[in-house]
Amino acid sequence: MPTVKPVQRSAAAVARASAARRRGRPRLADRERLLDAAERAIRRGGPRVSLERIAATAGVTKPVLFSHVGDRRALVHALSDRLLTRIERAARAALASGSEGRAALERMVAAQLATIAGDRHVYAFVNGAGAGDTSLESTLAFARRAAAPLIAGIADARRRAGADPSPAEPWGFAIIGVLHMVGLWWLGDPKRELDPARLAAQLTELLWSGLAPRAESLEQRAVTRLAGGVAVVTGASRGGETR
Amino acid sequence: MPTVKPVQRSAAAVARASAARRRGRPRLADRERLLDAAERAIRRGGPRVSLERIAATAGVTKPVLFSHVGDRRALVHALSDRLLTRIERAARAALASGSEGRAALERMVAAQLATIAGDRHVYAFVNGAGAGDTSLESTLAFARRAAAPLIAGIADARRRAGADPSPAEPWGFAIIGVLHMVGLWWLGDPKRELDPARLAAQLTELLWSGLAPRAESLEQRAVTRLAGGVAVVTGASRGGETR
DNA sequence: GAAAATAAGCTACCGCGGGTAGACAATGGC
DNA sequence: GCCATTGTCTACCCGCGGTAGCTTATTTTC
Repeated sequence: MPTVKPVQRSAAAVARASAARRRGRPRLADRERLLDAAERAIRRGGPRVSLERIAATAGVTKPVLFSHVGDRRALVHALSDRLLTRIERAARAALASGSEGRAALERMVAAQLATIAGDRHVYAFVNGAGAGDTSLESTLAFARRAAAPLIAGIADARRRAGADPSPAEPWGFAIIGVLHMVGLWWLGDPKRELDPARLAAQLTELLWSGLAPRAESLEQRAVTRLAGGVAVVTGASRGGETR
Repeated sequence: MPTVKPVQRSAAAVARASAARRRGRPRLADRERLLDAAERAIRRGGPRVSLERIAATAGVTKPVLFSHVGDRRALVHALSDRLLTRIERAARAALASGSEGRAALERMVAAQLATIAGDRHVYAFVNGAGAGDTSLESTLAFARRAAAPLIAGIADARRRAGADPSPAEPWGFAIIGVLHMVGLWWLGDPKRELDPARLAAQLTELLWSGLAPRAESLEQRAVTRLAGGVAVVTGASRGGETR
């Protein structure tokens, strides 16, 4: 029996390919080009395109895709990277025109939502629809990277304000969760073309001011308010059919 | 060669023998029983168990599972239903001891987190890891049903308070998004055994009071605070590796 | 009481997609 | 020009979701 098992080939091949790419014929199989093609294929065919189709869109075959990009996980990771860069760029652009407090938050939220909506299929691909068996892990990995700067910023700000910085981490994930879920819902119903600016304003209101009533004199009203929500929560959860 | 059965028979057949041999009645394979078994299998084998294993755990075979429960989508839907019921029950129990305003929110959040943590695998199964090609749709479907009562409650409360009820829908999804993502993060790192009560308190703080500074005299500090976050956001998004 | 009718279940199979191995072509070195 | 190296393609494997048709056990009817 073949005890000779030259494994590690994939890893080795990948490393070698990237190194020796310019040795043989540089072909159009550049990694960036493959990723471009992958995005095109995903935009065209939805987040569930097969790797074969992605490769075909790039004009190559599956093994080439594998040797240059790697696993499907690796593809998800790479596209995550690009999408995060794009989101970050959009956020930076939205904030370029000077910002303060709440307005800055709103611009950022709007920018992220717009980016998600613009790349909805890529976003879906990166967040698990393309990952198959590891969808939640993909979502979490993406969230980790998206939340990292938020966490750092919040912790820093709280430290400077003399507050306990420990909520920073859950808060960062919470904010990403808001964007994630609302984005999902927003672009889930195609007919619902809610104004992005309006949506951003609403989310900002929640994130900035919370559910609490605005003035402390309204404390009594607050109780009523939450009590209403709670009553419904504890009521029937059997909502309408989604199909 | 005679028709020898190269089997996984031993597992399936034995299980079947114990369960189905006394099927005096064909109704033995009750739907609820199959769903119970599915949950057991998921808890045992993670959210990515195959249908074959689920069926084996139930002591039946795939076609039986199909005929009684239906598609994998249908299975996800059915388990969603059960999990939502459980979450709702936990929330109700947590609120049974009288509640007001912020405290009620905190109890609810804690209850939901606890339920998610307790059924982490089932939660993951229902939220896409088990759905394969339609993971985000599963997540959205679950969120729709989880958010429905929140949305109704918030809209009602806002209407009674004379406020615009239109943010209710995005807010409901936002809250579910917070629970979803933070829950994912929380139980994603097994070693991070952050105190659930503490986590719930932190999330409640965010949801109730928002990111805004507490007193208006701190407005200047607020600017600084968000500016810090923004600076990091617009900085490098290349966080640490997740692997 | 026996045998047909019937209903449930099981084995065996299909299609499809991710991932890989080994043959094949093209390029650079000698 | 020939060989080694390297990148690429064809053909395949495997596992899983989903289904078809035979088998078996229960029920019904004379």
